[in-house]
Amino acid sequence: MPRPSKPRLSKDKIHRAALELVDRDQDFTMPQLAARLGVSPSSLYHHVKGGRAEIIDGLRARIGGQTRHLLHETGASWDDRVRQWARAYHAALSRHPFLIPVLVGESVDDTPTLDLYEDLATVLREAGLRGEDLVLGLSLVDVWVLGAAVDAASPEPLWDTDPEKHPVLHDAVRSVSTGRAARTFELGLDAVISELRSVLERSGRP
Amino acid sequence: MPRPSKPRLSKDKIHRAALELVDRDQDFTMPQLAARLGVSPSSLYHHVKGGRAEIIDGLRARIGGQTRHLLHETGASWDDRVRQWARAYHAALSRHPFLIPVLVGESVDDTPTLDLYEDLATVLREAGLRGEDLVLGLSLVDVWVLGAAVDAASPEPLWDTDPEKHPVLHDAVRSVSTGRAARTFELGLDAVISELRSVLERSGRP
DNA sequence: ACCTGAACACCGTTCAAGT
DNA sequence: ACCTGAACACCGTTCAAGT
Repeated sequence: MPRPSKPRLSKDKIHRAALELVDRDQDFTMPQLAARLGVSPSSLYHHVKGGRAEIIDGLRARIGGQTRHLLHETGASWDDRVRQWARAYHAALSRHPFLIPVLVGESVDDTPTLDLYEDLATVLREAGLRGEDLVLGLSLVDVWVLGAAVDAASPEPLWDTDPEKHPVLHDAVRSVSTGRAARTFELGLDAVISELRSVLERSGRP
Repeated sequence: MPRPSKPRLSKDKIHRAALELVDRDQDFTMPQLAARLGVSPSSLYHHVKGGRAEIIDGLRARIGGQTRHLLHETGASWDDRVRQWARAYHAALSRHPFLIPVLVGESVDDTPTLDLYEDLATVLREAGLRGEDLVLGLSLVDVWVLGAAVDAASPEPLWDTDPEKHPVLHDAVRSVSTGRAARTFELGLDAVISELRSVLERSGRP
């Protein structure tokens, strides 16, 4: 087949198809992606020269962009703004839970996600955190949101227990309710906010 | 080459070689593993019939076993015991930081790791947590330890910032010191313990 | 510019054949 | 029982060839 008069592919189409595959299969491969787009695998490289790695970067950027779209900064208190930030990011990640394992372990360098972290850094700075405390605050919120997202993407039950060998754990697993991951996220978010508050107090601000 | 008089391979050798590869390359493949053991890829399947997935399971079990080996339960208070548990698991995971992305997203069913979580469940139960609160407590500690381990495995700097576009974030990144991940872990651990304490108080125990 | 098919160097896994 | 080589169905990526 020759070159079509209108391009069949675009970055946006590629990203959307990749997300659909991740949502369905927990992962995507280049041939699968090409098949879904009715195109040959090599065609993909005309639109995304960095290949698979660049596509993953694009997906991360999409999540970052969606998160910022959810963020309507009101004049609320710093802790409410941190809560909003964490919930928005968590919500955006939760729409594609299987994406998190794919994203994990790579350094962030796309503009939307960096913009997102700039937002958080600004809130924490306005709250009064500086220097190393600011970095620790960022890390604290970041680790919690990403950790909770990985947790949300994990299969339930988390633990495959035998009542004989692990009675206490087994009993706990039995009383798991729907929304466990969501409630864990909220509980930990409370914990993180409290800790930020005590860091602020320690550094001498109310 | 025929069958040797003494087996060249064993589960233990395979696991150790796989860990070495993960430590060096952040991952392992069956051919790489075979080459390192001086053997053909197909040989591996005589010792580990579940293939790559079973090897990964074995690595998780090793970490679980090592963690329990670090745990010498003293008659300390529940919060000290939770701290010990989290630090031991964190330490075991930190010895092989690149292993975490490999482990993530699979349900736990090996005995050593289940034993480990049974330990934690027992401590939390003795502290007074029951039913759903116990599950939330387990999740809280679990998410934090694994999230912090992923964080520790991430490349520094976490964010590739341009001072023009992301001034606050850039400034924060500049003041990152060595041990950032370790200090984040400790700070979050404090937060988790405090939150567990307030859950206990809410449910009516001192 | 955009798509194709062929090619390359990889994967994980199976299996008959050897001892 | 334990190791081998060949084979299968996959990967991601490159590249000359087409329009």
